Amino acid sequence: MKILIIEDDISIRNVLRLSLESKGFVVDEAGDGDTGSYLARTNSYDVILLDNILPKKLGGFVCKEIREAGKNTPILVLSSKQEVLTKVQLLNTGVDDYITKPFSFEELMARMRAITRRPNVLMRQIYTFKDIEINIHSQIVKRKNKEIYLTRKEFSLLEYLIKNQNNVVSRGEILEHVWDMSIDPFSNTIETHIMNLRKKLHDTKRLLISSIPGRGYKFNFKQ
Amino acid sequence: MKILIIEDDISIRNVLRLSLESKGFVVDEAGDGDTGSYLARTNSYDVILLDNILPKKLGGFVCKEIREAGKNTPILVLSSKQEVLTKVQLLNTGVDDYITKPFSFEELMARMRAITRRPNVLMRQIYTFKDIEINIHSQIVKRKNKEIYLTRKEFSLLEYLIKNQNNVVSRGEILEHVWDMSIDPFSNTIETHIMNLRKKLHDTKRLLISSIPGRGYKFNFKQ
DNA sequence: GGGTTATTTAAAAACTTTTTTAAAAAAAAT
DNA sequence: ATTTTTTTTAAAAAAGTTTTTAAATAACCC
Repeated sequence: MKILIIEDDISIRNVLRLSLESKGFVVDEAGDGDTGSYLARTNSYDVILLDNILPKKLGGFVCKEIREAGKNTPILVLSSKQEVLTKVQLLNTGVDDYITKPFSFEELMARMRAITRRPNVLMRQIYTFKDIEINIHSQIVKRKNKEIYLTRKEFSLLEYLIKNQNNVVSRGEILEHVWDMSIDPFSNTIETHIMNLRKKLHDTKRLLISSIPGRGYKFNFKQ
Repeated sequence: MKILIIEDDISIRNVLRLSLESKGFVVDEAGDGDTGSYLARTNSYDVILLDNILPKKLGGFVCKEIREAGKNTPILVLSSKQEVLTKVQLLNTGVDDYITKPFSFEELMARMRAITRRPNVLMRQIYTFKDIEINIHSQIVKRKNKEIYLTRKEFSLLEYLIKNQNNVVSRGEILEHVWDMSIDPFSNTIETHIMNLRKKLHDTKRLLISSIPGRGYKFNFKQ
């Protein structure tokens, strides 16, 4: 899951990034409305956290631009207490929900969970394949009921593969969703992580993660 | 499906080629407007991706040349943020759509899908012939409901034959559509691939792919 | 903050699969 | 019957993937 934070206060941004990354999210940041709007329109995020008072462009306007570009990424507005935002105003700009600052991290997670829980998306939280169990929410992977420790990148990668189960995902798509924008597109870090994942999941025969030469990788999930 | 990329930045070209090829496209490249215009006028592409700021010839002019040569290949312009391109300006040069750099691969694919989705072209995505099922989009071929693995070249070749079903396609036409411009025109690689395809599809009697001596091959699709 | 440990990325070598080439055998055309 | 074209097989070359190792970066702990 990849999040974009559009927020001018660097310390809020840092706190958010830290907390979100510890929950296994991949985070991109923008310090002003222009950059934020631009990143939102040119990347695929799962959620956008949008401060309402921003330099260069106001949150409401950023939101409008994103929607006009045809992106329907869920947007959660972070508004300060003083601003009186009516639900009507919000709905008009295409925002999905808002949360008043200051808020607890648990509160934020709950709101994020709520706006990403859409009927069309398969949001299963626990997958079992043979003796392997993967819990997306708690980020715990078990094999023969024994916990397997995965690093953040390993988990993000596995999560992305699972969300596209039985479909081939190309290296480009993986990079766009699991890595942030600073990654070199010709790096072989994906391969290294795939290999570590297969090792940790004891997937020597590639039954779980198979390579499709020239196309990418595929997570095989049957029942 | 064959794509021409006209773009001077070699790293953008490389990234695009990589991503497109992993989705089963055949890619030709040009680093300047002159070469690009020439290739576009002398070959058959399904889509042309055209950078607007180019050495030797500007994108708009390249586009005009292609249209004047009688080619109506869909053209998607890759423009940078700074350039203020009005839709009117674009329409006047014969461009089909434009996308602002940088863009996500999903975005590009969506635009490409949009401009190639023309009513006259039979754009069926799933074909079934007896016990064989071919899904163009997911690039999966099944026989008796069991997946048959085809390599990229095998799939491209099959796709081209299917798109010209019940018509004879010559070796030259196949080379032009399924191979990129670096292929040796006297190579017999087509024959090898046809043979591998027939083997994988269990087409021993050539009911599916028949040879028309002196003319080429024909994919027989009834019902 | 500095040192330690863990994670991620990069580079290169080993290995696998795909694609192309070449050449002989079989089939079709003149 | 001979020439041309197509099919088949095998092997070389190219492309792509895996694995190992090392370096860089980030996270952790005192």
